[in-house]
Amino acid sequence: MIDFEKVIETAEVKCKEQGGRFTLKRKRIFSKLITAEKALSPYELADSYHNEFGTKMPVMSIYRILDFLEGMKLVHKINSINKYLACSHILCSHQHKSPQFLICRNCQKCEELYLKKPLLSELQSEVQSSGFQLTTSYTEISCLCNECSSKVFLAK
Amino acid sequence: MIDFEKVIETAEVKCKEQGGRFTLKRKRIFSKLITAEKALSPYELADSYHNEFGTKMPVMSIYRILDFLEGMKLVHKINSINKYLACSHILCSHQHKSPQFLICRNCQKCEELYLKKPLLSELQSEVQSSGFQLTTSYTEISCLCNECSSKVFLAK
DNA sequence: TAATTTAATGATATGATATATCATTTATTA
DNA sequence: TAATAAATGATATATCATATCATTAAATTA
Repeated sequence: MIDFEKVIETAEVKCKEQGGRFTLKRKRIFSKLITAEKALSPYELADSYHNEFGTKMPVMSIYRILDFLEGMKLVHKINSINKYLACSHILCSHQHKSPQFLICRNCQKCEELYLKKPLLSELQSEVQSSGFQLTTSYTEISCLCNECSSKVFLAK
Repeated sequence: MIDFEKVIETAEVKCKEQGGRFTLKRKRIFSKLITAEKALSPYELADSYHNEFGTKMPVMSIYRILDFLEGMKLVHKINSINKYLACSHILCSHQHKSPQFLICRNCQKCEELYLKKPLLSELQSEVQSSGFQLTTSYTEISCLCNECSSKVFLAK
């Protein structure tokens, strides 16, 4: 259970610190991402916005707002599905260098996690021996959540 | 250095075994993917095809051919960039359950690798404790190749 | 406070990507 | 060779994303 009010408050402070405005529309989009248990696309957010507030929000604006929120380190873009997820560590104080994401390929529920140091180091050395650098990167792991897995979902 | 002839030959056998035809067009697309050092999009393949053979190939056909090749386990789709990569283990005999991919987010060079059993198991248990299943999944790791990394590339 | 400047959002156009459907061609097999 | 199935072509359309300019709202400062 997250402290919704606290998260919003913290988000506003974070924006101000970085010289960004936490406008009503940005707050609304961000709130949707917080309460959603999964990642949402700009178009899904536009529909949701229209349903909840009656007024239509141009998808272009959503894209911009998401870019802004990403810049403020409040949301993550999940590249493998082109959707956006609220950062689940907003209330934490520690730095987030290389987040990992678990994405259910059936229902697209997402989880942000941080691998323990030794495991991550091992992974890094493995990657480096293939001629790549894991630094500053982030990892997306496509898998199945337990719920979908128990439904004996037949992945394509 | 890969044995091009041998790969093509093996691919043809693999298709026949699974009741698929390794037509000229499929062979050409597959060859392009083998010789390319990186993942290619259907549209990139269409352009390349046109350049090399003079005749235009409808993108729809490319999509179908890629689907076919994917079904024959000859190519992988890299979801995070919506491109296709020739399987680098065609000449191997072992089964490929959970491949991992390294994708340079600058030049999109790809590498297919297989994590050592202990590392993979550790990763799996970590994933499971977050309520997800890693089985039958595959992992895409967005990072930088050494070349791009050395150019002090400033990722967006 | 009014004028100026900057940031945020709206509106429109366009490009890139992907899928669905039906027609045509090619290959297989009876 | 005729019938059947598979592969490919052609067209339309849906989805996703970016670029550009206009408009509105907020912040700054004279």
